[in-house]
Amino acid sequence: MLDLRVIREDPERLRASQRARGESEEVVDELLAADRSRRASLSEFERLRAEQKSLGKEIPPAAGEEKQALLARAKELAAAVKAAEAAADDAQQRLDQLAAVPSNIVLDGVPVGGEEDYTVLREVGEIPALEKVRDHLELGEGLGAIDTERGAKVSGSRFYFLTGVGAQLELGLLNLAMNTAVEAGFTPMITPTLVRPEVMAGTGFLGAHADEIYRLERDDLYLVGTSEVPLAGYHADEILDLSRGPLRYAGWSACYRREAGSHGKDTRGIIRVHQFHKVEMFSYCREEDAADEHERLLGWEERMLAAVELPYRVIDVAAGDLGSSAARKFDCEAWLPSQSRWLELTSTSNCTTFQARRLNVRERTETGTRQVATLNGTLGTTRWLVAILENHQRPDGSVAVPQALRPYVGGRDVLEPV
RNA sequence: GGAGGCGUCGCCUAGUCCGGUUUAUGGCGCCCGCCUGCUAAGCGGGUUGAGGUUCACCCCUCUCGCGGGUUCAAAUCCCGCCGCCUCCGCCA
Repeated sequence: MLDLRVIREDPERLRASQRARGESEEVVDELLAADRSRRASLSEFERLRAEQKSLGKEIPPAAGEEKQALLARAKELAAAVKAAEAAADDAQQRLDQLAAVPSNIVLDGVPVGGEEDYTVLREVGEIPALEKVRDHLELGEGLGAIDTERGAKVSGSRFYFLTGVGAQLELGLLNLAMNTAVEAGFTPMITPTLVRPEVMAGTGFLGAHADEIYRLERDDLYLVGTSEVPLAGYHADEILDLSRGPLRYAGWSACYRREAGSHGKDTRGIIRVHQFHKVEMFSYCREEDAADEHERLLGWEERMLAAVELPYRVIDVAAGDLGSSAARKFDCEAWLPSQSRWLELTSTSNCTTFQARRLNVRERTETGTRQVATLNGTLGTTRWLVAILENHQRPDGSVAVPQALRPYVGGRDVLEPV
């Protein structure tokens, strides 16, 4: 949701943003009209209501015919107030519906265009020179680390078991991510993975990407695709104290995605799956600090990528490829040797005040309260195992273990096929 | 799942039976000022949030867990829901 006052004062900003994303500009004028109509009907209701209240005060002391006359007038007025209130509620509701339509206003500097129009900010690390490349599934099966056949038997396609060193590697990676976050001052959190509709809607995931989300109809709950969702809801309807800096949380959770519309894409292995684990950074900060905080989140992501010794690049995602909540997004993509392409491992979004406005998360300032900014970023996921296995593979099908992960696999520096 | 209790402006709390001088009481905390060698105490004032209107001040409306209803009028009466607590039952 956007700040109507900003739109009222500077509608061109939203128009420009909608153009950059390739979305509708008409909604801006519709919004302005709905806002005007809401304010008009609200004023009318308030005027009548004030009259009703002052008339109501004259009734108790009155008596006889005078009282009867007052009561008759009050009764008429009550009907008018009721009608005016209904009209004002309708106008408010129309405005709320419209206000939920536009995506967040993109920040200056975000590349214009669609999925292919990203800007590469930098490439870090050496792409390994491999003679014979095995993909992560072949390597994982060799090590006794990944079992997708039995995953499919038990739960269907895009499910898997992590077994033996595979399970250890995942736990190790996520622990390393958690430890990295805690050292950086984040509060570690283990979150609910089922959330109420308001929270899911508040994070902006029920718009264009609603198909991606599992819903438990009997209980009216949604399975989260990331702990960003419960962490954004954590402070809903609260007024925060950000005077001592951002509130930073590191969420550990299972994540569920339907992967609707990705049939036939990344069907092999565990690149694109219905369920995985993730450690997610989430930050509540002042709006003016959000851009700097975004850089910091990116910095911690890159620290993790360096710790597991992966070659990667950082891209500034184009406006048309941003989620509805994001005003800017940086992805880190690791090299995927088996496909000679880049694979997204992290994604950090600056949602400015968009989510906070929907979820009603504010901070206290000298003059009152205002919406905070929220940001999120990935510190580790199951998918990272794909890049780790492939980039650290050796000709015999064994896999070297990055130093930072060795404590989690019994101190071994190499995982051998079983 | 069953029974009972509770939900008031940061925290505690009065008001709810019996609707209207309630602009929701008082205390704690916090903020401003006065007083004072300093601090504490004392004294005075302020202190929910949102919206409308306005250059601004003022003013107005909503807000007593949430949503309906009754009424000229609802914190107060009625209905539904949510949350918390206690007990019972069931179950990892």
